[in-house]
Amino acid sequence: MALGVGEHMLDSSRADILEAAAHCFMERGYSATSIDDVARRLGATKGRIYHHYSSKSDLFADVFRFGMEMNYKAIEPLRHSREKAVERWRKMAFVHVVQMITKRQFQRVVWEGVEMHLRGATTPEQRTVFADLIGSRARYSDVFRDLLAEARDDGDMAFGNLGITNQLVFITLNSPIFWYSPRAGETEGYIREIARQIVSFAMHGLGMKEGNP
Amino acid sequence: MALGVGEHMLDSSRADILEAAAHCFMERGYSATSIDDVARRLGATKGRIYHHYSSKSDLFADVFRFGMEMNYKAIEPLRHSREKAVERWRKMAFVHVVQMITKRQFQRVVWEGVEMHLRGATTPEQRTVFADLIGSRARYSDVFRDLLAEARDDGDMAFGNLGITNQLVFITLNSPIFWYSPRAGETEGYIREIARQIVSFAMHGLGMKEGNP
DNA sequence: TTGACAACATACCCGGTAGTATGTTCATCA
DNA sequence: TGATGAACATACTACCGGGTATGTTGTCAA
Repeated sequence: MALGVGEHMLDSSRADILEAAAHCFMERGYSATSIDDVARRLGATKGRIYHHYSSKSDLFADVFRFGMEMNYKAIEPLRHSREKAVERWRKMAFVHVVQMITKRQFQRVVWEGVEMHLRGATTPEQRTVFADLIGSRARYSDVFRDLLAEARDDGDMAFGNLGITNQLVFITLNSPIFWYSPRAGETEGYIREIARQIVSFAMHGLGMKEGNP
Repeated sequence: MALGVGEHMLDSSRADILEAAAHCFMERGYSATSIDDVARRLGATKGRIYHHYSSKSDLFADVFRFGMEMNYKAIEPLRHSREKAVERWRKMAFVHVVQMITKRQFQRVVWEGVEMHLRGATTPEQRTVFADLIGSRARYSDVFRDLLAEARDDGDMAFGNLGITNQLVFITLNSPIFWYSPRAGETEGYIREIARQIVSFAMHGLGMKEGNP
């Protein structure tokens, strides 16, 4: 009955709660979402949620954590490839965008979590819990940033300020969480085609030398 | 005592409320911001706000409207220039980005307003009020999109799907509302330099033929 | 078979917040 | 000058939503 996910176990009931919570948070945002909303979507009551989570922010944090776990897993096989930096970046960016589209609920929560932290809209207790998650997210971002730097050193990219550029690129890659709306009968190929266009836009913005094969 | 702004008059008391509301909404988001928060920032009480606005969503809508008014004013002088589309786009994009940085409070509200509409997180009454604003924002976006199409026809740009591309570009140009943080002693030149980098990134993403002079 | 505990549901409390109803003050104009 | 209304402040209500305290049911181990 227990499914291994990452380092901690995640029973199926918790997984259902996470999925429902992610959807609610995506549709209404953190503060506009009530615990009862999440419970209603589950066809359950508050009791179920508070049996697994001690607070609303705790639930939110776990959705955040789960979303980041997905991201790390998605890029992990590509991180230590022996290809050139520019090529590693391209492939990682691609799977990242696919993640943004296919796991939209969780990625929206990650986004809002970062926002909440930037705005300081967290209580002192929350900040310690959030610190780990924000750190995880920052390191994830750094993986991409470091590759950008390496690719520029290789002469495969040309851009101005590294920090600003990474922000621009990351927003571009993340943007589907805002404007993508799932079509009935969308194929995997359709999604990959959109991802390809996004990555292509980003790579041109990064001043790459070569087009898409 | 009345300052003409656009088509309707805006007395200074209302302007102060708008400014305070924009800051609060930027820092905490719509639903996490209480009317008392806005009043507190004004050094006043609810009474003052409810004297001018009939509801919280009404206040929010007016901040939205004011933000869009600023945007239209900023690009107006450039819209009907006789330059080529690519050049008009570049200049309009530049002033747009400067707006995003210098009027960050209001632009965040515009963003959240669009978000709320996309998520359908509005009551039926609100939707009619919002409809105008969303329409205004859509037409604003179309101004840029049409220029992209024209520039592509001119052979000055090269990109894939027009709709997706415009989304990517617009997110890129808007992105400072998320990551820009005002520095003590920031100069106008500093801001313009950042805007230049953003526009440069976007133009490369759009497959332009020529670099920045 | 029973008792102990996990996994919920039910019922309740209470603080915060949108909105309202009612003062209070000051300027303007007949 | 006094009456009227704009521009607020004060005081209050009603409700929603986070959190808790307690009840109920099924399961499993001894």
